[in-house]
Amino acid sequence: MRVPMPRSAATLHDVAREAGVSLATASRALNGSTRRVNDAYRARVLAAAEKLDYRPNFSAQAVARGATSTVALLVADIADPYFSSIASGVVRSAEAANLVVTMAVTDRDNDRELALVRVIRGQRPRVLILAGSRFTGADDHALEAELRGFTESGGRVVLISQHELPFDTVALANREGARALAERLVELGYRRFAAIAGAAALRTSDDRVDGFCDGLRAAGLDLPDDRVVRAPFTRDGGYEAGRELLARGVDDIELVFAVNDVMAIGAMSAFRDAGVRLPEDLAVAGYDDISTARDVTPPLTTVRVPLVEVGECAMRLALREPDEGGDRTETVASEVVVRESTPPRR
Amino acid sequence: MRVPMPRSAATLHDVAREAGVSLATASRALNGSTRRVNDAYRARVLAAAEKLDYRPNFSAQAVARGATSTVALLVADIADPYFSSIASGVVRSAEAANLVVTMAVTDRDNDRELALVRVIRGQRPRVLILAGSRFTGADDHALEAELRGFTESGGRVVLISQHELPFDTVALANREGARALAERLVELGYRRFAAIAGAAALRTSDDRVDGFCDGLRAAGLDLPDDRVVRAPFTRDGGYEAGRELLARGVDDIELVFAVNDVMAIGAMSAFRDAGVRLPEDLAVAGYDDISTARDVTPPLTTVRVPLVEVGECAMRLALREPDEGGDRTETVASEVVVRESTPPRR
DNA sequence: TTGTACGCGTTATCAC
DNA sequence: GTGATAACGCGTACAA
Repeated sequence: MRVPMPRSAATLHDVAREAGVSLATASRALNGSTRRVNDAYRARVLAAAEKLDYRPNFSAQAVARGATSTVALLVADIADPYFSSIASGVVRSAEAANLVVTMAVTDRDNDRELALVRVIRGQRPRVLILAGSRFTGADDHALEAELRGFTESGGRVVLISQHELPFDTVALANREGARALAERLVELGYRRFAAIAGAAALRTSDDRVDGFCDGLRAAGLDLPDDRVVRAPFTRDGGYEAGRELLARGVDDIELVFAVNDVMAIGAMSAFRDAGVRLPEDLAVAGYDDISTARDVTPPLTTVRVPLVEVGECAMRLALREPDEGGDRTETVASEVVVRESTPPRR
Repeated sequence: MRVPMPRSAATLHDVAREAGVSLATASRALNGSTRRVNDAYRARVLAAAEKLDYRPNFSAQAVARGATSTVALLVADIADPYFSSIASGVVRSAEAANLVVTMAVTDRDNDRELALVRVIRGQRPRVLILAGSRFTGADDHALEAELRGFTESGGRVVLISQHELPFDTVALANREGARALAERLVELGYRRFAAIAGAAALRTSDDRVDGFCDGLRAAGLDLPDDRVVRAPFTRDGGYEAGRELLARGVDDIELVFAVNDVMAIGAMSAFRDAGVRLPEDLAVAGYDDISTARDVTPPLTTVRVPLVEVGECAMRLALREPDEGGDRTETVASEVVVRESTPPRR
């Protein structure tokens, strides 16, 4: 008994020969769109494919068809629950549409992001999804040109949470959400606030801080500049900002608003490490409602952003026929979730 | 001034024509390995490519070269910090090696996993990484055959945390880690334990429970069967198991060991919701040391698994020349991390 | 319905 | 060094 030694994968050619039909017939039987092939032949081709363990070569199909079936996803940090939740939604939707998703990580570096987009264009993905907000006023021109080149050659671009670029985008209503949160906290009796924000000019961060201020202003309150601490948009950034806040003195602060949950949770750890009792000594609120928000102690008040749905929404936008009239922006609803980290005051 | 309307991307052909050289020369100048091309021509080609906004078509390159430069990553759930951390390491290493990583999600479904591997083979990835443990004794034959077919046609397979299949694997030393944890907890004065595990026959879960029992046995203690609650391998599974444990009564239990951190954290929430004080009334320990383990209250005692490194290690294994003598398994070190969730007893 | 032949964008093997 | 030209694996007019 001879053991077959298929040092390289079977091709459509092999299948056709094995089945005794032409290449074209084999192609139609296996991957053809309109099923116009004799059942007898069809069966023989399928049997041959099975026997030879044939798998269509996606690259070759892409070349022949002139189009791939991949969607490229660009995130700042896949280990961050914010992005991994979005990725989860993207992957789920993509797989449902028989699309493969490729992933790249910017590490929150604009130059790196641009370089990645340049390279990714070589993949010729059907759609390119950029998650994670960028800096306002940065040299977006280069990125925009690159993305424009991509769409002009038939690709679809979807931005998540960065409506400053002229492409389809899934917007997060950051300003409105933060405003609603502030109003709710005022209702609960809070009057004196501090905030933990990301780097200045980081769009998402700015929007959330601004929205929060809007809400306070509506109640005749405000958030002094020296009550806003800036730090990296990460858990460790939040921890660091928490310590900074403590150093500045928090005696007259009732509540700290962090512009995202990972920072809020980092800050909570800093507070706890310093012996601050939560929420008795200090209340904390975040933004995003990542899944661990309810597992910290006290459970974190936040603004719920349906992150998985955001990813799904991005795919939906990408798969829909492009409108004639320019770019569309789909805004996902957010909702204030009050938990024990912000108990009613007095 | 006429506005160019490049309805489709520029090809190497276009570049060659624009530069006034042959296709071959253009190819060599742009993507050739051995640089044996006149500098003058080279410059003209590069200029033409720049002008035409040319990007090499990866699919076409793959067909011509007979090999892609992608690595396929299969995870159970990308939103789970365990997997997203591993993914982070994989992506980082892959990008350093100029490889694109594609991602697929099994949702912890063996059939789905098999189906995905079948499809993924069509991508002809250079390497296929399977993360997430499977069930022992399951019909691994089909999967093994599929993976075997992949390696036989030149692909590399790396398994993470599932050494039951004959391929290169990154092992986690689960048994040893859990044993060390148990020993440490006994040192701290704990004597009566319960455990929260995943489904029976789930390899990682079993190994960790077994290892934990080993550690207890070494001290003359044991973990009765009725003290082991099984639930889905997720945060909600942990919450559910926590409630189940409470329903069974925890009066004579001092410490609950959950086989992973997400379950431990879910259980902690269940305990807290039921008014159980942690760690005064009950101590808890987990496994993995995901980043939120230090942010819950009390901070969670656990076994540190360098997840990002695990991903990097998988890539390293995949990129290294295959040994003659069969499969290699690289075991990553783990380390017990004692935090406040398990204070010294008495 | 089936087969032939060409094209997809790129690399690689030759001669020159 | 450079340029035709044949691959690579597949889809698809077109003709049969």
